[in-house]
Amino acid sequence: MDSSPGARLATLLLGAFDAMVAQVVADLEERGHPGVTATLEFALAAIADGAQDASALGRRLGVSKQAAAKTIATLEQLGYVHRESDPKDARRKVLAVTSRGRDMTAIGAARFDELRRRWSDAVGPERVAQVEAALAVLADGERP
Amino acid sequence: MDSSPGARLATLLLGAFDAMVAQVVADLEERGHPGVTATLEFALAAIADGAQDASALGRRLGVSKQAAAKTIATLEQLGYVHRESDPKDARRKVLAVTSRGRDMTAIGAARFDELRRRWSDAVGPERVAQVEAALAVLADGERP
DNA sequence: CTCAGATAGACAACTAGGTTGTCTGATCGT
DNA sequence: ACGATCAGACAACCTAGTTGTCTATCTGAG
Repeated sequence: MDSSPGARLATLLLGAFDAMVAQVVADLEERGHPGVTATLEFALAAIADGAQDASALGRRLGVSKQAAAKTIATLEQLGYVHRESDPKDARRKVLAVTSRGRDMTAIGAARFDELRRRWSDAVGPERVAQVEAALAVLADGERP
Repeated sequence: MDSSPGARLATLLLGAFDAMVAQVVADLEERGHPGVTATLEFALAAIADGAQDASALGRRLGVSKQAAAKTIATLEQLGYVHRESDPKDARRKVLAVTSRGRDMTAIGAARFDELRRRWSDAVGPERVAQVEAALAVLADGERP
């Protein structure tokens, strides 16, 4: 028995996240994107969404720019992003998502959305909205 | 804009988990338990809850017994558990939570429960039950 | 116009938390 | 009584992050 309801809630949150990610990663692997991890998928989505260099990506993901640079190096090796020098700022390397990268993020987003939709079918759409609102409160983590 | 509602849900789940854990870890640090991570707290709770050796702990936490053994080594170094040979089975090293360990799990559980209670006050107790039930469905991850 | 300070990125060393594989020794079931 | 299973130790490795240091470049206030 996991006697603390609070700890049980935390376990549930992590379990739900892990279940979603595991299924998305498995689907990506089946559809021609082996070796993609949740970190890589989220990073690529952030790049596609406007994080155009390593520093910006680090800020967006809440990690150091060095960590972001490592993730970018992996994404580049796997052919998901392309880096080129910014003619307007010699310090920057501007990131561009490749067509293979767009394929990967499209599959990832579609699978995440499908999981959410199936879950919505199971628990009811009104519950989904309630859960998401309640989770936002919890994630906000207002300190005493 | 994080345009995929599914990915946004996953981010929300992880964000809620991280917010809870960060506050519990900060509280543990303030109350005389610096250096305690979420992994250590969850492992110690599982040991206290009956996972009496490394293999059992690994099974309980869903990790390899080698990973569990490393966590136990850290817990032992920090004075949270004590290992001794099982007179009935010479292969086993039986785990026992020390009094300092009991102090740590008590603080951790209290803080997790307090966070859940404050959240319950904010969103309403009936929502909490709905969210937990819905999360259990999601975490179950029924495959297509 | 200059120069101090902020910023982008590269490189290195380190940590946490996990993995797989191999090995020894102890126990259990048929 | 012996083969299969199980507990644990040890090693090598991986991912994803950290901090610190360094250089090059850009920017804004005097």
